[in-house]
Amino acid sequence: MEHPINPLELLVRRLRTHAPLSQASVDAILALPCTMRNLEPEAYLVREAEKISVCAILVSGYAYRQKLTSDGTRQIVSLHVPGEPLDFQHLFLEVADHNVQALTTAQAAHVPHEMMRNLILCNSEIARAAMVYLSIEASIFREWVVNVGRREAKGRLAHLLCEFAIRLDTQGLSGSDGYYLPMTQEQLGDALGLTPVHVNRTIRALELEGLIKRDRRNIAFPDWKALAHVADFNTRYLHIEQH
Amino acid sequence: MEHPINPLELLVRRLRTHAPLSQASVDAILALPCTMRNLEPEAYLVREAEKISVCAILVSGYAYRQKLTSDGTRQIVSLHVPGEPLDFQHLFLEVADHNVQALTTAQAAHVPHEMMRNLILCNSEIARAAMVYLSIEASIFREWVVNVGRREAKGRLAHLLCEFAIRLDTQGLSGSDGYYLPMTQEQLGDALGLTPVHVNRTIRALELEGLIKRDRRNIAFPDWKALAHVADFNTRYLHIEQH
DNA sequence: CGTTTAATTGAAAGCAGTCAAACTATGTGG
DNA sequence: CCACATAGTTTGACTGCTTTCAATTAAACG
Repeated sequence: MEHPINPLELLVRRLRTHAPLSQASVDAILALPCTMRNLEPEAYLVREAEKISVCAILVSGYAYRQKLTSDGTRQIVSLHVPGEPLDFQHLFLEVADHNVQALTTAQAAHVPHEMMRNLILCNSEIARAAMVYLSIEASIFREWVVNVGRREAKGRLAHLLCEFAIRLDTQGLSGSDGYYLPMTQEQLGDALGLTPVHVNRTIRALELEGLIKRDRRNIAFPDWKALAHVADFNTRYLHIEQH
Repeated sequence: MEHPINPLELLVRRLRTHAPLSQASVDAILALPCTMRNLEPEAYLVREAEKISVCAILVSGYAYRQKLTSDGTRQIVSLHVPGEPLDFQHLFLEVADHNVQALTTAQAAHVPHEMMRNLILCNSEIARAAMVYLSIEASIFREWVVNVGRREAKGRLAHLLCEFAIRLDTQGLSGSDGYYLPMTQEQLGDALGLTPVHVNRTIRALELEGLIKRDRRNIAFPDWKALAHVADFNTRYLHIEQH
C-alpha cells in the first residue's frame, strides 16, 4: 500500500486537514477517474479566457496563478505546493479569469471537471470540504492584497517566505532548517509587485540583517521570530487549525 | 407584494444572476429566519479573530472588508454593494481572518450562521450558487492583487472606479451618468495602497485629462472607453455572464 | 569550455510618501 | 443668520523607496 499511491490520496489528505471526511466520502474521491500529466516549468495548466474541462491536483512540484496586464507586466497571485487542488477556483465558473502555470517540473492529476463538480454537489461532506478550501484560498488572496498594498519591500518578501514555510509544513514537506525556494528573483518580483533588481537588494538586506541564510535558492531561517516580526506575519489567515 | 419585500429577496436575486435556482430553492432561502440591523458608518459587522455567529446580507448602503497591519495601516480588500452576502467568506471557517465594516449608514439582514450553512449543504442547487459566488469573490480578490501590485496610481484608481460602476450596474443601481462614490479619499487610499494625498492628486489628474467629472463625491464618466483603457479594465474577472 | 540564464551592483530618475498648512464643506449652537 | 468646530479636500516643498538602465559577475547547462 506504500507505493505507488493513488494521486487522489494527496487530495484527500489535504481536504482532511480542513474538514472531516467519512470513509465513504474518501472512497468516492478515490474512485474518480484521473490521469497523470507531466509538466515542464512554465507549462500552462489553465489559460485565462479559456473554458475549463479538467480539474488538476498538483502531485509533485510547484505551481502558481498569474495574471497579465495590458502593458505586459505579470502579477503572480498565489503559489501552490504538492497536494493542492489547482482548479477549485474555476470549478463553478465558465471561463478562466487567470492563468495557472507550473513553477518547476511537476506532475498533476487530472480529473474531468464535470465529475469533480458532480461529486461535490452530490456529497455534502465533500462540498463542505471544498468550500472550506475555497474559503481559505480566498483568505490567502486577501492577505496578498494587504501584502502588496501595505507592506514595504522587506516586509513583503519576508511575508512570502514565511507563508511558503508554513504552507510546506502543512503538507508535511518542511525540511529541518529551511527549504528550497524554486523561484527566480524575477518570479519573486512578480509575486511581490517589485522589480527583480529590487528583490535582489531586498533579499540581501534580509540576509545582512541575519533574518535569513542563503545558499543558492535554499533558504534557512536562523531567527524565525524576528523574520515573522518584520513580515508582520500571523498564521490566522491560513486557517490551519480548522479541523 | 411591492413593499416591504423580504430582504432575502435581494440575496435570491443576487444568486440568480450567477446560477439557476428553482422555486423550491428560492422558497427555502426566503424561509430563513432573519433580523434586520441598522448600521452607522464604520460599524463593524465582523471582527478579525472572532468567531462568527451570523451571516449578514447587505440590504442598503455600502460595506467593505479590511485588514490592519501591525504598524497601524489599513488595507481595504473589497467593496460591497446592496444585495451582496457579506459572510459567505466566513461561512465555513471558524475564526474571522479580516474585518467587515459599513462604509455608509446601512442595513443588513442577519441570518443565523448555522442555518445558512445547513441550507447550503442540504440543497445542492443553493450550494452551487454559493460556490459560484465564493469563486467570483475570489476572482475579484485576485484582480485586486494585480491592481495594487502592478498598476500605477492612475490606473489603480481608474480600475476601482470602473469596477464599482459595473458592480452597481449588476445590482441595477447604476445612475444614468455616473454614481455617488461614498468614500473619503483616505478610504480610497486604503483600498488602493496609496496615501490620501496621492489619491487626491491622482483624482485630479484623471479629472484634468477628462476621464472623469466630479461634483463632490459624485463621479461621472464622460469617456468611459478611455477610462477603461487607462484602468486596463476587462470585465471578465467579474463573471457577469455566468448565467 | 562556451553559452545561456540568473544574480549582483552602481548610478540616475521618478513615482509616491511625508510633513505641514490652507482651504472648503458641513453641521451645531447661540 | 452668523460664529465656530469638525471633517475632508487641496496644495507645496521635500524626502525616499523603488524603478530604470546598463554593466558585471556567477551559476547552470550541454
